Amino acid sequence: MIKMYNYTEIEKKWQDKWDREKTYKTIDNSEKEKYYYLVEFPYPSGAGLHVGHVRSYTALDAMARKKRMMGYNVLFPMGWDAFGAPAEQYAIQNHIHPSKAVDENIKVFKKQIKNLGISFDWDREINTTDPEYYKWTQWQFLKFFEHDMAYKAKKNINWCPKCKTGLSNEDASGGVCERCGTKVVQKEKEQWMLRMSDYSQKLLDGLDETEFLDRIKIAQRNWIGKSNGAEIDFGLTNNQKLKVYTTRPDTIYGVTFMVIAPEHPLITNNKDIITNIDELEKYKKKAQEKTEFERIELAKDKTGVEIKGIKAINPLTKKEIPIFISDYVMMNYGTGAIMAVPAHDTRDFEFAKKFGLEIIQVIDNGQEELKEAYTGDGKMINSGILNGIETKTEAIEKIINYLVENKIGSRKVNYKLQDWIFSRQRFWGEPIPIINCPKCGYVPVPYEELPVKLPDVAEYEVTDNGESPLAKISDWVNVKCPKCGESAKRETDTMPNWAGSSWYYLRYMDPNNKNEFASMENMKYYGMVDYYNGGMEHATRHLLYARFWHRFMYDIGLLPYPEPFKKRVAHGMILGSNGEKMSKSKGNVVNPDLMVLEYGADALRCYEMFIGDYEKDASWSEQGLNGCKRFLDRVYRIKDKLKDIDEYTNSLVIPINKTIKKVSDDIDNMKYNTAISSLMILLNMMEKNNEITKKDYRTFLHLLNPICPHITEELNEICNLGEEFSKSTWPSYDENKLNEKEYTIGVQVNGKVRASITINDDMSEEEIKNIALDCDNIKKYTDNTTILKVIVIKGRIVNIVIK
RNA sequence: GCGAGUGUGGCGAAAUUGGCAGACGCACUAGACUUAGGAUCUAGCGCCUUACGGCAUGGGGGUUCAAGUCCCUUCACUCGCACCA
Repeated sequence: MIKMYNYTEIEKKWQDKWDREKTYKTIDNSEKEKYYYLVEFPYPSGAGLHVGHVRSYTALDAMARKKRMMGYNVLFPMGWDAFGAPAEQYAIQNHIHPSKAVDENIKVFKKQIKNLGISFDWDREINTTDPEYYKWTQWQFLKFFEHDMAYKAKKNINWCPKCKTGLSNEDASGGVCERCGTKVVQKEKEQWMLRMSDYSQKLLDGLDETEFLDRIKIAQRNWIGKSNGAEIDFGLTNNQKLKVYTTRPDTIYGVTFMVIAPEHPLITNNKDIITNIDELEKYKKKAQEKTEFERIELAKDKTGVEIKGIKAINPLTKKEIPIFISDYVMMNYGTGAIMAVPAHDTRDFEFAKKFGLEIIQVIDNGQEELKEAYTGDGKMINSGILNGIETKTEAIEKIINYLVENKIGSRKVNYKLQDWIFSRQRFWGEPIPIINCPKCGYVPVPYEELPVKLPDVAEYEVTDNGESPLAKISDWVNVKCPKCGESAKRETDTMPNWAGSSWYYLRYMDPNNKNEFASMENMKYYGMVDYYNGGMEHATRHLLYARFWHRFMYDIGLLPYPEPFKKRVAHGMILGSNGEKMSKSKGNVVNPDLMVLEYGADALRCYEMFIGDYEKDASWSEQGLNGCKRFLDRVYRIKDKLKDIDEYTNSLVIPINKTIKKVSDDIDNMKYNTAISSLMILLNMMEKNNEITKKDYRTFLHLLNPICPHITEELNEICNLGEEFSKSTWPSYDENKLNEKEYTIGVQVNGKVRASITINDDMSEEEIKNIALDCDNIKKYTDNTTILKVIVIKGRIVNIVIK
C-alpha cells in the first residue's frame, strides 16, 4: 500500500496549536520593523467562502508567513464587512434581525478560513456591524459634519425603484442598480452628501505617493476626470449672461449655437420671455425618464429643442446664435451649458447636421468641406485674433489671456468626481447620528451618546414613500433636541455600505480601544498599509472612498500620514471549470470545504497558487488540484530516504541555493506558480538520489512552508529537523553557489541551434569559440564555407555566422 | 468612441528581460508493478517528415549575428469608462 499522508489529522493538529498558542498574534509597537498586509475583508454572505477568497487569502498568507520569518512584525488581520443588502433581504423574508444572520454567517466563514490555516491575528477581528465598531464610523461622520464636509441637499439622485433607495453615482454606474440590476431613475430627494469633490486634486496628487498597479492608478485618474479649460460668459439678448465651460476656448470663433442641459435654470428664470416653454418642459420630462440604455442608443441620434425668444451673443464675433436644450449636455458637469463648435466637436457636429445649423471651420485641415468633425491640430483660420496660430496650446493660451483681460472668461479646471451621496433609505446600515430639530436644524448627536444603535424591530421593509424602515419606529425616532431640548426627530437614513470599509484598516491597529478609533501611537507605529490586496471591482469606488476619508481625517489632524495604502494589487478571479464566472445558476460553484475535505488545505492552497498568473483570471480544474495533492504526497513520502546528515548533498548544493533565491524572489513578487514549479523541480532531483540529508529536506520544507504550512511543519517535527518554521528564520542562499561551474550552452549556425557544448566558467571567449568550431555537428555546416563572424555570449550562446 | 490589457502545444502556463521556445503541472500514449487504486514507478509527448531535416509564440512587414521579447502594421478577444464639453 502506498503511503499517503493524513492531511485531515495533521492540519487540525497544527491549526489548533496555532490557535492555542496565538502563534500569529501581532505585538503592538514592538521593537521589530512592522509590515502591514491587508486583504479586503469579506461580506459574510450566506453562500459561505468562495474559492476566490482562498486564492487571495493564501497569497497574502504566504507573503506574511515569509515576512515574519524574515524578522518583521507582521500585521495581518481579518474582519467582516457585514452591513449590506443580502442580510437585510434575509431579515425581511424571515423576520429576524439581520445581526442574527450575520452572526451565523461569520461563524461559518471563520471556521472555513481557519480550516485553511491562514495566519490571521484573530485577536484583531472586527465587524462593521458591531456597535462598538460603528460607534467610531458615526464618530467620524460627525467630524465630517463638524467641518462642513457633510451636508444635506435636495438633489436629483439615482433612485432604485426596487430597493427604494438612493444610490451614489458609483453604485449606479451603467444606469442600473449595483445590487439588483434594476434600471435606476432620477428622483429629487434630500440626501446626506460628503464633499468628496473638494478633494479631487488631492486624491489625484496622492496617487503619486502610492505604488498601486498602473491600471489601478489609471482607473482612479479616469474616475476623478480632471480637465483643463476655461469658463466663458456668453451674452444673452435679454442682457443676462450664460456661462459655459470648454476645454477648447481656441475654437470660440467657430461657435454657431449653444446647448444647455434640460434642467438649466436659464429656462425657469426666463419663463416670461421664452415663447415655447411647454415644448421645453415636455422635452425635459422625457429626458429624465430615459433609461441609460435608451440614452446610449439615442447618442447616435441627437435630440433637442431650440429655446425661442432668447438668443446668445458670441462675445468675440458679436453674432447672435440660437440656444438649444439637449440631453447630451448634463447639469452636473461644468456649468450645464456648452458653446457648440460643430466643425471641431463630434457631438456638436451631429447636432448641427440634424438641425441644419451653420458649421464654421476654424482649424485648417486642408479640406474644403467637413464630412465629420475635425478634432486634430492645425492652423487657425476664420478666427480673428487667433488667425495663423499653428498649435493648439498656443491658441488656447492666447485666447484665455484675451478672455481674462476683457473679463469675459477665466481659466478653469473641472473634475468629473462628484460629491458622495451618503444616505441610504435602508435599515441595515450605520444610523446617521444627526437629530433634526424644527428650531435648530441639523444637530449632531453628542459624541458621548454614540453609538446610535440600530433598534430591534420586526419590520425591515422600506416604506412606500421611500423612507428608511427606521422612520416607522416612533420611540426611536422621537427624541429631544440635544441643543434646545424641544421635540425633534432622528435622522432615519443610514450610511452606505462603503462607510465602514473606509477606515477599517485603522481599527485593526488598535481594535479594542474604547476611547479612540485607534491610538495615535499605534497608527504611527503601523503606518501605511504596505500591501493591500483586493478585487479589481473595488479599484475605483472603495479605494477612492477610503482614500478620501483618510485624507480628510489627516487634514483635520486625526491621522499621522495622508495616504492609507502604499501598494495595491488585484487578484484575478477563479472561474468555473467551463471558464465562466462561478454562479449557483450555472452550477459551476466549487465549495472550498469539500476540496479541503478531499484533498486537504495544503493541496488546495498549493493548487490555487500554482494555477497561473495571480492577477489573471483562471479556470478551476479539479485535476489540477489533484496534481498538487500528488506533489504533496511525494513530499511526504520522500522522508523515507532521509539520512541523519547535517549538510547538503553535494549534487544539490547549487540547485538548493538557486531554489532559495527563486522562491524568495517569487513570493515577494506574487509569482507563486513559478515558486512552486521550482520546488517541484527540486523535489524531482531529490527523488532521483538514493538518500537525502536532513539539511536538504529541512530547507526544502522551509521554502514550501509559506504556501503549505501544515504538512511542512508536521514533517519537520516528525523527522526531527529543527525548530518550528513559524519560529525560525527564512533560509538564505550563498551568492557564490548559484551557478554550476560547468554547464552546457547551444551553438548556433546562422541563428539555428546545431549543437550544444559543455563549457567551464573559467574559459575565455576564445576557448569557447574554439570548442564550438571544433564540434563535429558544427563542422558539418562550416566546412567549405566562409566564417564571417563568431559571437560568443558567455553563459548563454555561441552563434557562428557563415556564408 | 476613449483608456488599459491579453493572444505561446490538447489544456493551465514558463522563458534569468534580445541569447537553446514550450520549464513545471494537467491530460494523453506505451510499459512495469499489480490485480480494481481517483494509486505508484519508468519512458514518450508542439506540428510536418521513414529519415536528413523543415516549420512553429494571432496575421503581415521590419531592425538584429540572434526576436515570444524591440519597431511598424493588421486581426481577434477581455476588462474599465462612456454625450464629461
